[in-house]
Amino acid sequence: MKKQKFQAPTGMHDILPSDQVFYRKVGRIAENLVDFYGFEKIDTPIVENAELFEKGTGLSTDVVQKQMYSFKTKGGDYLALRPEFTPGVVRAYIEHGMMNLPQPLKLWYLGPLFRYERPQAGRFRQFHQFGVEVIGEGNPAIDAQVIQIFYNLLQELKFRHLIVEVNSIGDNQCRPYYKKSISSYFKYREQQLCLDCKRRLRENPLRILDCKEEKCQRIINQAPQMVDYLCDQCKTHFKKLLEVLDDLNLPYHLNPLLVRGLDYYTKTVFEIWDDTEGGKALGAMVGGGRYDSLVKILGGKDTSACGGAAGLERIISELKARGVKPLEPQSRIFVAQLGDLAKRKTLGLVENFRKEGISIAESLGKDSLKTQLNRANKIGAEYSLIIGQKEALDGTVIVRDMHSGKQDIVRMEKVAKEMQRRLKK
RNA sequence: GUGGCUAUGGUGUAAUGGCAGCACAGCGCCCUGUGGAGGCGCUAGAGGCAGUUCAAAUCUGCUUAGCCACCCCA
Repeated sequence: MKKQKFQAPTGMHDILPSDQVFYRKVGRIAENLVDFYGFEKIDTPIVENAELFEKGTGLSTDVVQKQMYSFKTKGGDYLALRPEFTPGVVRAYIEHGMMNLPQPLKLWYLGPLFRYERPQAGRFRQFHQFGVEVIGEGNPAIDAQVIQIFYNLLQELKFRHLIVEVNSIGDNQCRPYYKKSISSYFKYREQQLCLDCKRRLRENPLRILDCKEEKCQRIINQAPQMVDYLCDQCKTHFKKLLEVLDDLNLPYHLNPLLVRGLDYYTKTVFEIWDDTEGGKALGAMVGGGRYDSLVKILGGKDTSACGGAAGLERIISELKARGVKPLEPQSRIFVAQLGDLAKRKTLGLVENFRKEGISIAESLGKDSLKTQLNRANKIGAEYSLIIGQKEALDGTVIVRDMHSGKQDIVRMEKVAKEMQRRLKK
């Protein structure tokens, strides 16, 4: 009888210590940015009422129809693992009466999401997003700031081939006209479309626009464009957004074919991706847009809002492809001990260092000095403190410079201060 | 949901039906209180289930998982 081997579920991964450094690096930069721009953090449950996404994200979207982990609880509640953040954040906004706080409300989040789909490059069943939502403000300057935040994030991560694509997909006033127009345009040419697009024509004609098939491309290029159908309000909004982006010197590309897969987007939509071989295959690292009707759809007042989210796994996979290796936080000092008395003294010494704010590594389980110094060497410590039987009795410590091999004897109570002095040099 | 490729110690790999080998990592020793080199040793492996065969890591089937692509998306 062979022992059963457990493994992580399909498309879900352990994030091992060697990968944590990447998540922490991205997370740290993201956190500094949102702090600067005055965003406040929100955490929402990983599980929500499934109807929240059916109504919010949209019943017709693939994310809800095909990719949502939904289930009934013992009590009969119909719940779902969140496939995206926005509906949960908006739910919290409404539930806690945040419309009574000074508007707009600027919120950010970072956490896991779940989508049931076949895993491949940059796509997992459990993945992580960092995102922001600005609720209660319709000014296009907000859209620009949201884009700017993600652009800055990727800039600080040293991405140098970023493509920011923006488009406007109109609102409930003007989009229906455009939809109608484009439907009849494609219907007239249905025979020339690929199989998928024939299906899209019935389900969501807008999605034909980002088909990659060459024969479809030719037809798409001649298709009517949303820009020409925008109502005055949407047109003005879009124009102002582009003006602000120009003022910010934020390089962007107009992509009239950019449409997104979630139902609630209105007006502005954007994506950011890395213009490299692997970056294209991976898809967008960041996506987002304006969703002026979502708050109302979910039972709140008519409220404008705008947001975006970055996929951590995609960003990290790009960082790795470029050979970036964040430095792991490491101790510059190692303490080695010999014998029981020394071991006891060592524990106290470690505490002294903690109070001085100096990180210190030890290897209390090991006995041979050789092994311990070996370890000190492996972790790249600059100094080793050695406490043996003799030193423990004398109340002293041997300070060994790991580069020169030079050793000094220092009083135990003074060693923390002494090391602080040496590390500053 | 559909298709292609893949599966050997912890990691990376070798062996074209005939003794599963190497490197790295880990642990120990050479060296009882002084690291980086070296030597020696130890630990640890065929995703799973069937089949073909005297003999299977190797061939076949199924299954599972991973990767990649489609769909869709971060």
